[in-house]
Amino acid sequence: MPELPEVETTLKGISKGILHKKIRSFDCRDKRLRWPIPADMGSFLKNQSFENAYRRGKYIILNLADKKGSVLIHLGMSGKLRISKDLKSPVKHEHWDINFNDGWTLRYTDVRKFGALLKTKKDPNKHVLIKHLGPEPLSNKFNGEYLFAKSRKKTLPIKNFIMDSKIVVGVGNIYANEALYLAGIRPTKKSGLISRCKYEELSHSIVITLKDAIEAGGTTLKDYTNAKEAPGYFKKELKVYDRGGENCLKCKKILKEIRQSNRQTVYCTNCQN
DNA sequence: CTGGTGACCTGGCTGC
DNA sequence: TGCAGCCAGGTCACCA
Repeated sequence: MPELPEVETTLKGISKGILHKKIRSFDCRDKRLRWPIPADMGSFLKNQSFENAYRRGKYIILNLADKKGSVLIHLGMSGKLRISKDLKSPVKHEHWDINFNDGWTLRYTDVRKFGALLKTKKDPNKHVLIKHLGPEPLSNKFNGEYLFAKSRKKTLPIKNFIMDSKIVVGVGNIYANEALYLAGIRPTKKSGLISRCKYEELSHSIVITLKDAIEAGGTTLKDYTNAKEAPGYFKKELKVYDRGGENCLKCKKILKEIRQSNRQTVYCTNCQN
């Protein structure tokens, strides 16, 4: 489900409802996510409050006030967060709640359980899952020159390269397909053989694709919804993803669908070289 | 180090 | 209708 734009949209949706409020309790109904939810998460959170919330890659990081530690949330493939003051009693797949003193609840739902809820007392940016992440694509550390330098002598396909979170965070399968189409680069091309000039185009394409998707509230393919349970509207903007066998919007040729690393790749054999 | 594959988990859809 | 097989927005552990 969630790539950078969906995580960003989720974060915007929950921030106001969770910050600067005393945490009354934590309810865990199933701790078996990607990693087990720590057994002492309840005591870690109780009577604390979240001072600020931000996104790093596809992680949502919530810092407790008075440097009491941080919470890391990852949505995996099917995770959803929502915030409400009148939630119904939890049903299947609604694995945990953080309850605030004012009656609002942050609830996590995740059918496939690839997501995570972790805690740390250290600087969260030094957490083992965070510290090796590459630059944010919407920061000034990310540009064509950076991608060009990182890719020298690499043989892996460009699509795998830009989906590697050590290279750049937040680019998942949908936006990798879209950005490569926009840049006119064939997803199978070896990353080490792409010119500096083409990387300049690609970095712009990634930024534009992500920004447009954030503006549209993310992409809802099947069941992504934001913190208020509304879908994202970027699906109608998708040019190639999920369109294998249909016509290229530029040249009308049939879009080719292949698999790379067991993930769907769609591209135009005419427009992408 | 690098790149490729399997694993985790559940449900929806397709086709026999 | 039943059921096997495949697919899905991620990414880590492990292997050659």
